[in-house]
Amino acid sequence: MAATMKDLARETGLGLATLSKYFNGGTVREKNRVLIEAAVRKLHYVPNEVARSLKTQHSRAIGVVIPELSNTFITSIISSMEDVLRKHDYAVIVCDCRSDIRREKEAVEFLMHRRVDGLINMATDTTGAHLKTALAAGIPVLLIDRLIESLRNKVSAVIIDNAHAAGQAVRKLTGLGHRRIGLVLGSPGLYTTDCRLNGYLDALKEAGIEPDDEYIRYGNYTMDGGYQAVQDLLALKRRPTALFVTNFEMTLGAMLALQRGGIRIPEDLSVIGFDKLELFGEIFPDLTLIRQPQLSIGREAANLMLDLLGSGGSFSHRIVTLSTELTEGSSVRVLKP
Amino acid sequence: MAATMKDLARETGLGLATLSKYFNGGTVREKNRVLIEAAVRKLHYVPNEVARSLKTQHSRAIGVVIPELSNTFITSIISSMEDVLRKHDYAVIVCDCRSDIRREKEAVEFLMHRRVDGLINMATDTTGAHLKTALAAGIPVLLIDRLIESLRNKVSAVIIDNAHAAGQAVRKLTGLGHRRIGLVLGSPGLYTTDCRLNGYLDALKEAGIEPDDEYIRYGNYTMDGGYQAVQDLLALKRRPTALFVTNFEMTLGAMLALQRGGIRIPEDLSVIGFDKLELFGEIFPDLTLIRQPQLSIGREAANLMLDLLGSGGSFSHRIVTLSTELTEGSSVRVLKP
DNA sequence: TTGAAAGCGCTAACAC
DNA sequence: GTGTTAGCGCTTTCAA
Repeated sequence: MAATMKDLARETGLGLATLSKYFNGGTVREKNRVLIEAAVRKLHYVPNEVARSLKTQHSRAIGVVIPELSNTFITSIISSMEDVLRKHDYAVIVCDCRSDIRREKEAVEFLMHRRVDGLINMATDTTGAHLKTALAAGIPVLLIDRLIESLRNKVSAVIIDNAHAAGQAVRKLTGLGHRRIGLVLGSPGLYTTDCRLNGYLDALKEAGIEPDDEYIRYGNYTMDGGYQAVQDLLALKRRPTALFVTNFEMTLGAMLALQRGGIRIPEDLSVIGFDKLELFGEIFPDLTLIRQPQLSIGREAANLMLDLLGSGGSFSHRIVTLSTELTEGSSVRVLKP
Repeated sequence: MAATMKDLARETGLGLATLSKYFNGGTVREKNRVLIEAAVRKLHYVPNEVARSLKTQHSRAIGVVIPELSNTFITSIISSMEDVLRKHDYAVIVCDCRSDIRREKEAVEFLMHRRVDGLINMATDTTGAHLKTALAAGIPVLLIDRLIESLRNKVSAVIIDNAHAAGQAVRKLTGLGHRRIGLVLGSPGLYTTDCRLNGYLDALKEAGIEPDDEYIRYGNYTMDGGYQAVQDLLALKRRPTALFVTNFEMTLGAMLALQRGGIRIPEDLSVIGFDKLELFGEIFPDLTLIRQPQLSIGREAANLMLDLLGSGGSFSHRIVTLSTELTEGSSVRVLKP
């Protein structure tokens, strides 16, 4: 059906090696170049990456396994990652495992069958058991957003300094005199949830504040969860005077709940949200935020992967920790007693 | 490095044909089955899909080209699509073209090099020029969400009845006596935008209402855009008495703007939103909505693709139109003069 | 049921 | 700079 290099060889009278060289950026006599290009057009030749992969033992495909696709934090990472990988001619095969450990393992197996050259994973299984085959095969494995401690020197990772991020926010609030600080976290047990909680607790301790479980809520990283968590916090007899919400979707939900409850910001409550300032531009123009460098996470991950891939199998793993930024807005203020 | 079938053959003393048959579900003598399975475990054999693809001329990969990844409508479609495709052992290669025509074409070329068996596209280029190579190669092409009229009998498609959807909403409102109905659309020129506008206009005409351009706004399908559009509508000297917003993100933005503006729903304004009821569950419990069957779109698309793939090249294209649903809430009411 | 052998489309020695 | 050739790891006739 489709034309092959053999067809080109027949058409041009050249040998396969010449053609191969041409397609791989080698030098070819000018008149042959013209000849080849004419033949390519005439026969609608399209190089066959599958054959190339078999021969070179590189699929030029990267497997990406994520817990879900309907989360803006994840999709913006994937998007920027895919962008740089595709520029380097790597295909990105995305597998959404719906935060299901079994599916996650299946996804890894599936990708290994396809001989992906590398694996990027935002892990659901905190034990890392699902990565065994990939590790055994010797391909570079790169974790994003969530570290798996037991795999520290076997994989690379691109993460943010979660404890520091939470600390930044909470210190900002304690610095303004707040002592009852509500915290809305993701799901219990997740790496980022735990780290952010620790950052919160540390910052409270620094300020000599006894943590109160009532003020620590889990919103599952969803808008609905954030809304609910804030509703609950508002229902407390001793409401918090400040609030820190730890992802974008929950911040949205929280803002809705606060608006709904007629809470004035920052008069009644100081608020620090999370991520995606650009979307808030018009809507909450002055929200104080902790921002993760989402695009950088994707780019870093992609570049790190390309690096590992380029090192010819002799890669040494790296953990890249990106720092977050506190964007000052006007949604926090000094606690008036 | 990795074990091959040859290694298995040596280990078991069997021929390649026997092994191949075993792996492809053929019948093998019981004692050979045991032998093979032992060898597989011993050598950590993993089938090589790349080699299989080269031989069978099927990559078992589907290319998916979308305008952006950070849109919940798109990701929920992809997610359900990927789910069924992977169950059938198809890999999904996602290419985000950022609503850029050039990138879209590049993505198609890229996927053709990888010899994807089929192409699923939420098109940015309304001319369909980017699909030429895929069409020429004879692989099934499936459009989702957006039709390209000039390609009607060359491709399949899974879309929703956009005009009907908008009509449903607007007729609901006119039926309650509303005559000044605000409409928040996506970006001008998009297939869905145009169709929904037509549905709106038709429904107005039916009700004998002269459309007024002031009430027709473009919110770019983003939360921010929806927020801005509603701000503008509220600023009109003759405000609309009802509002129809045509996607999820814009509905969110709209609700924020309305809440912010102190607009009571439905007392001051009747509102019909779009999509994702589940997320609104807690937050806007009673919003009247037009809902697209997002999961079905993904599933239908995947199944239709599998069908086309299974037909051995002799496929006939189909346009599947799914219908939307009007979910009654309490955000609309009879217009009190 | 099983084995031998050819070949999918490409790359990379190697020889010219 | 170019041509010849031998595989990459599988599937699939064809014979046994």
